[in-house]
Amino acid sequence: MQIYEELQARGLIAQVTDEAEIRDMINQGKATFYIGFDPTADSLHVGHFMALCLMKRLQMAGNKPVVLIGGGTAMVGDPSGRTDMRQMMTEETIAHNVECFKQQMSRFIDFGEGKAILVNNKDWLMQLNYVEVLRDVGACFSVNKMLSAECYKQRMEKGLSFLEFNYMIMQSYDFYHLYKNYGCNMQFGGDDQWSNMLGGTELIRRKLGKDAYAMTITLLLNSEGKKMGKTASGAVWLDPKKTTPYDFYQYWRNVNDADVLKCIRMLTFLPLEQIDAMDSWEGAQLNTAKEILAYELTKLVHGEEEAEKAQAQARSLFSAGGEANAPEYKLTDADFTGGMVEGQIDIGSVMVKAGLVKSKSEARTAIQQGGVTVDGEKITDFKTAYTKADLAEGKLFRKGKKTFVKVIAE
RNA sequence: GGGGGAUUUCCCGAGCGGCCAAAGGGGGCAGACUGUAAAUCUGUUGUCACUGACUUCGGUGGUCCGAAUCCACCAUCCCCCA
Repeated sequence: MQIYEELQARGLIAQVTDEAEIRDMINQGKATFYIGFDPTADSLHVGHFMALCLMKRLQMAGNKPVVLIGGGTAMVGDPSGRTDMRQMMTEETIAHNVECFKQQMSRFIDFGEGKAILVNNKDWLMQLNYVEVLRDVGACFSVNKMLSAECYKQRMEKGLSFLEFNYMIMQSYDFYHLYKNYGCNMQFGGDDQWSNMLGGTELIRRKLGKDAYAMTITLLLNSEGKKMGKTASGAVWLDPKKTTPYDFYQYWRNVNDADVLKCIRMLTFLPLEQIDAMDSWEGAQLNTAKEILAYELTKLVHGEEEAEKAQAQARSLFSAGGEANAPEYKLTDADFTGGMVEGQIDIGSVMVKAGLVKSKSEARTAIQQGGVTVDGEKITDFKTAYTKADLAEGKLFRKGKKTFVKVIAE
C-alpha cells in the first residue's frame, strides 16, 4: 500500500485540489510540501501533532517537508472558524512561542541535512511594502470571493476587522514565496485552512501560471462533533510542563467508545491490519483499545519511558492495590505553621497546596459530598488536620476517583 | 460624520433601587450506576477563620440610609444611516 492510499485508509485526507496529481506526486516522493504553524501559544497541541505526524509519514515516503512557523502571520491572526477576534499578541510573545515551537518540533521531524527545512514567514512578511503588495498581490484577490469563503462566515455576523481579513492574503503569499524560493509545490493543513490554502494555489496560478496543490487533513472531531484535544481547562499540550505525561495518557485513556478506533487510525503509526482487527471489539473490550491508544500516543510524544510510567501509574491506581506510583507532593516545615492550630495543617490547605483543588471552598464541598479519602479512609470533617508526624510516612490524598496525590512531610 | 444599542459570575443568558453571591441553561466537580467510557439520576459550583463575614455585575467618579439596577464621563463592541 502506498502512502496516499494509507492516508486515505486512515481517514486523514479531507479535501484535495487534484487527487490524481497529488497521489502520483506523494507516492513517488516528488513533493516538497509545507505546513504552517502559527505560534499562538508556547506549546504545540494535539492538532499540531497530527500535522507533524502527517509530515513524518510523507517524509518517510521520500517527500520533502518544509515547516513554516508563522511568526509573521501570528501578528495578524487567523479568523477562520472563530466567532471573535483573536487577542493581539506582542512581538515578544510571538518570538518566545516561535522558540518553543522549534524545540518541540525537532522531536518529531528530522531536520538533518537536506531532509527538512524550517522557515519563519516573519523573514519575508515583515519586509513587505504595503503599496507594492496591494498592486502585486492584492490585485489577484477578489473581495467578493473572499467574503463568500467559508472561513469568514462565522465572522460575518460578529464583525471582522480589516487586519484579520488580510490573513488569507498573508498565507497565500507564504505559499507563493515558498513556491518560488524553495520549489514547494504543495500545502497541507487542517481542514479549517482550506479556503486560505486555495488562496495560495490561486495566487501562484495567477502570478506564475503554474499549478500548486493543496490537501487538508481531517479535523479530529469526537462523536459529538467537537474538536478533540480540548479539556475544560484548555488544550491538551505536548509540553510535559503544561500537560503532564500522565494527564496526557489519561486524556486518551478516557476517550469515548465511539472515538477510540478513529483516533488509533488517525493518530498512531500502528499497522492498519492490526487496527482493522480491533474494529470488531465492543463494550468493555474497548478499554484495551483505549489503553493501546493512550500508550502509543504518550510514547510518540513523550517517549517510551514516560509512556510506561504513565501506564503503570494508571493501572495501579485504578486496579486495587498499589498506590506506589502516585505523584508526590512534599510539605515543608513552613506549611505547618501559621495555621489554625500551630504545628498542624488542615486538610483543605493540604489539598490546595497539592493541587487537588483550586480553593479551600472547593475542598470543603468535595469533603461534604464524600469525595475525599486519605489512605482509603473517607474524610467527613473539614476540620481534620495533620501534624508533621502524621505525614512523615506520606498519605495518599484522593479527590474523586481520578485525582490523587501522595503528600509527604519532609 | 450622524443616530441607536450593548458590556453580568468559566460560557450563554435573566436580573422591579433593598428579599442579589445574583434566575435558567451549558460546562466543571462530587455521589449513585458502570468498563478509568457514554447515557441517566442526585448534589454542588465567588472567596474565607462558613448557620456568619468579605469581594464581585466593562472602568472611574457621583446621587441615595442603600446601587448589577439611577446620573456623568471614559473604554470596548455591535447595529442603522452617510
